[in-house]
Formats: sequence, C-alpha cells, structure tokens
Amino acid sequence: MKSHKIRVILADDHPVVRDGLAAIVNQQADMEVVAEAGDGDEAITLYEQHRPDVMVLDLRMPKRDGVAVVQRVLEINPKACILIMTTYDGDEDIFQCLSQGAKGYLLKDAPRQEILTAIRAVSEDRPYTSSTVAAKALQRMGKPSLTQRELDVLQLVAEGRSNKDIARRLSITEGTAKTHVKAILTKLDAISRTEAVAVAHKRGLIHL
Amino acid sequence: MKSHKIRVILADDHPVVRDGLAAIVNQQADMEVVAEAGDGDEAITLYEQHRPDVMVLDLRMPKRDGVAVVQRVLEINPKACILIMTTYDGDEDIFQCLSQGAKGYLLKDAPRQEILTAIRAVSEDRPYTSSTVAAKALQRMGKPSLTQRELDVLQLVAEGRSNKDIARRLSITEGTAKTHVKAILTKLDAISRTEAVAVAHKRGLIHL
DNA sequence: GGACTCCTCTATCTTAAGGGGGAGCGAACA
DNA sequence: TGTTCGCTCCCCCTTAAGATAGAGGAGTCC
Repeated sequence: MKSHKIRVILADDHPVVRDGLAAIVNQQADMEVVAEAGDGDEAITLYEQHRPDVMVLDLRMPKRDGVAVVQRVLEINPKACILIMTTYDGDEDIFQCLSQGAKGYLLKDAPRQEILTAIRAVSEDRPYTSSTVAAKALQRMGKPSLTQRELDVLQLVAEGRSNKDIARRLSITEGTAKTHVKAILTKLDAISRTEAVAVAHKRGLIHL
Repeated sequence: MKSHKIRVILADDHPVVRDGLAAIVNQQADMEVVAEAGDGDEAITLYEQHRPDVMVLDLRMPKRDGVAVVQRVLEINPKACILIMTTYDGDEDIFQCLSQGAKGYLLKDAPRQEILTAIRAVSEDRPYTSSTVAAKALQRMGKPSLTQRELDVLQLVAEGRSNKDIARRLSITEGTAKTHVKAILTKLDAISRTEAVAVAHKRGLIHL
C-alpha cells in the first residue's frame, strides 16, 4: 500500500487526449493529475514546479518535441519517471526515447488498463514496454545510425530536392551531396531516393 | 430550448480520445454519448442500432476508414449529421469528407469549446468548419484531380518503386507507367517523383 | 455522330540519379 | 602516436528518370 497518490503530469497538445487521460487517471484511487501541458516548453516548466512522480509525454508537440523534453527533464532530475505516449511507432523514435532515459513507451491506441499498468510501473521506476514496442526497439539495434549531415541531406531529399539543389542549400558540391545520398541509400538498404524516404519515414527518422 | 438531449456516437480507435470526448460531451446538460466505436465497421453497426443525432468520426481507423464510413452512413440515412475529428489537415482529406456529405470537420488539437460548438452546430444540420480548415478546402478547388489509375501509380511511387517495377505490378508497359508518372508530376506541380510524394503526402492524397 | 476523358502504347532525347572506386583533411580518441 | 570517423571532393560509367510529341481504342456524355 502506498502512502501517497502517484502524482501525474500530462503533456499533449490535444485537449481531447489530455481530458481522456485525466479522466482515466483521476478515476483511480492511487493516482491523480496535478498539471497539464499543451506544448514542450510548458511541460518543462510545469515539471519543475510540481516535481511529479510520473510525466506522461506526447512525442510530437509545438515548440519543443518529446525527445528534447525528455533530455531537459532528465537534466533537471536524473531520476524522473517519463512515460512516452504517442501514435508514432517507428523504431527510431522508440529507440531515441528509451536510450535518452524514458522509462516507458506506449502507443495511443493502448487500452485503458494498459495505460494504468504502465503509469504504475513507471512510478515505481520499473520500465514498461509492450512487446510490440520492445520488438521495434530491438529491430533498431544492429541497424547503422545516420550521421547528422546525412540526416540533413535526408530531410532535403524527403522534401523532393535534387542533388544539385541540396548541394546549393548546404554549400557543398553536387558530388558531395551524391556521396551523402549514396551513404543514406546503403544504410537504409534502399535502391532509390524515393524508397529511402519511404523507409526513413516508416522508421521515424524523418517526419514529413 | 431543446426537448431532448443531443445523442452522440463516438468513433475513434484510440480509447484515450474516446474517453476525452465522452468526458467533454457528458459534462454538458444538452448532450450525451450513447455509444462508442473503435473501428469503422463497428461505427456503422452502432449507427444503425442507435440512430444518433451526431456522429463524431475519426478519419483513420482499422477495418474501414472515415471516408468509407461517411459514404455508408449517408446511404443508410441521407440526413445523418457527421462531424469529422482527425489530425489530418490535408486539403484532399477535407475536400473528400465534406463533398461526401460530412457536415463538419475538426482537427484534434481543437479546444474543448470549439468541439462543443461544432457538435451543436452539426446537430442542427448547420455545417461547421473552422476558418483554417475551410481555407484548405477552398485551396483544393481549382486543383486538378488525379484519376484512379494515377492514384494507383502514385501509391507505388511513394513506396519507392521504379517505373519498371510499377509497370510489372500493374501489368502495363514501362512507357505507360512513365506516362502516368508524368501526368502526376504535372498535376501536382512537382519536378521529381520524390517531390510528388512529398506534395501528395502533404495534401492527403496518400497516407504512408 | 462528335466531343470528351482515360488508359494504353510508341519513339527519341536530355538530364538526373546511382554504383564503384579513391583520396585529403580535421577532430576525437586510445 | 596512430587510428578511426565524418565531411569533403574527384573520377568514370551505367541506368533510371523526365521532357516532348504523337496515336489508337474504349467509354461516356450531349
């Protein structure tokens, strides 16, 4: 039996989702929502103010995205318990969050019971990852990482830019742009740039 | 003053979102949630059973997507009042839904008050469209439509297939595939296939 | 029947993309 | 110190992609 209720902060830019989570959490005898944030900056501010037991965090938010919030909050309190709740199931997103130090990762189509289970687990510092999410995180292992420059190029490729255009924007030669694209194709195991974009999108490396 | 409460059905594959909407709706004196669906088929079944005043519908759902549900429900009852509530803000999605006969279109980041306003409007058979959404619907006007065949080709292009591969899958010659791709590029005002994919994704013509 | 759209196919030509090499240079690191 | 890694640039070569221009057949609409 716990002496205190689990104090929860919700961070999601959709009011409907916050209301849904709040309804689910506040129905429980052992937990309560102490604050709600609508963007990344607000999430950090409210974390510092309330120092909750658990933070439920959406990945894509205005002003500052989920990964950045995870980093900042763990700087403030390395023992913070963060549960990611998002629609994105790409292995890169999952891997980034968990390796940054988030304690749990849930998809938004999760049933109520699983959400509560996850919050309770995370509040006790136990990691929570559903089997499908865990599988994706493992998929990511062994796959080569892209360098920052390659991610820059990939982003432009995804916007439909030509090699020449990419070179101009990054102030490099077209040959160098091609070299980067070639490296991207190899790492993503793609034959063409269009396939590379499809793969990268599926894996969560880029968000169009 | 109304004699009856507005009877609402919710259709969304995220339990959290359904709970959030239910909490918001049931707090109001003049409306109530009579049923909740987690996929497209269920949404249609429950509509027939309950004949609600308003149906709040997500666009992307398992089994049958939002547009298909709109079509089917309006076949059952041409006077049905459907309010789309989704994260997708591409002009094609909006245009499709509204031209199929949905009475309203909301984005999921809408504040509580706007959701209630929209439900009340739609229940009285008044269309509800926020200014930004309406602007997108108008943007779609004047833009050329893609034929079914072009959409088939576009989908394969988006998956990263080559012209030769596309031709094989559709049992046409590579030249014909090129003709379709050329038409797609012209209609989407894109220079390369990769840009076409980016534009098509932004507009909601394809969903990766 | 004529006008129209869509799908199909043809051919030629130019340019962009991709494969396969190699190489210099600075920063980080052991 | 030597080694590794990331970024940059260069070469040649083959193939895919895109631009241009045309044409026949099936279907629909008026």
